[in-house]
Amino acid sequence: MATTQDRQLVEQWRSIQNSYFRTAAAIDRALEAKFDIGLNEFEILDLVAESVDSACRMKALGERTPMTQSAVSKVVDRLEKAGLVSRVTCSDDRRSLYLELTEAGRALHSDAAVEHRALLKENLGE
Amino acid sequence: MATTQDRQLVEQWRSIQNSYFRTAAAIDRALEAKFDIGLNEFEILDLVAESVDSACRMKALGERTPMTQSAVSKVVDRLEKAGLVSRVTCSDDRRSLYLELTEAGRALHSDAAVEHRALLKENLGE
DNA sequence: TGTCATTGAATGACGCGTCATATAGATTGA
DNA sequence: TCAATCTATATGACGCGTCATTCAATGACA
Repeated sequence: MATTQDRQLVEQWRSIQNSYFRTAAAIDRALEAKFDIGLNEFEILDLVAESVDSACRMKALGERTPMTQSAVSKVVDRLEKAGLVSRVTCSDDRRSLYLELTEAGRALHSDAAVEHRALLKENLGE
Repeated sequence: MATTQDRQLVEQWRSIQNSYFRTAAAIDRALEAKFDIGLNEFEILDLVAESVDSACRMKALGERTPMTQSAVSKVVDRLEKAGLVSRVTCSDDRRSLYLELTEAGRALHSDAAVEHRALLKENLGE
């Protein structure tokens, strides 16, 4: 039985989907075109950039993002290959790694962030 | 320069992401476990189920979903392979196809829809 | 200290979505 | 009516995320 509430839920859900997909696609294309990195790469860069302490972070990153641990690992692979980030082993727990932005990483991030915020504004803040 | 508005935008965006991912993952797992279809399969099934007219629909479907045309095509492949849907060529335009639920498709949809709505309610309607 | 369980991260196989194309049918206009 | 163009769908190569597993380091407890 399709209740009115059901229909409202489905509507709400589709609206979230559209909002999410449209925005994500827009940002992804723009970042890809201008900076040659995808949305997930940027999001990790953004998280690293906003971390102040140099605590062991790979793990922490996974908690701040809906990405899987293995997804994070692969995104970081790409970022590292692109020379934007480097993995540094933790001295107090040698299983752990923390991430540092390279010069290039910091530079790219600050440019890309402008683009990112602008597109968020455009897509979310109507 | 990270303005307050920027931070708010990023917060809003992360909140949308979480809402979307958490909900999508929950529904996907549940449908996969109980009905052996993924979320996108269900969404197409749902769209087909809610179409009343028998207009040529493959095309129309693509307009109601953030999925790509080719994604829709492949989702329909799987649905068809699973015997839940069948492609029927349009008599008035033989490039077009419309979709029909099979008996199995209709049955599965009505069960799965209950689950789907329940999970939406649980995840969206707090 | 030695064993056993646990934890942080990496890896390979796999599925799915995307992009660029292909194909077949429709439409337009001379 | 015949090209040229456009439109609806399908397909193959490819990239990325996920799952399950692996590996190394740590912790717990006897």
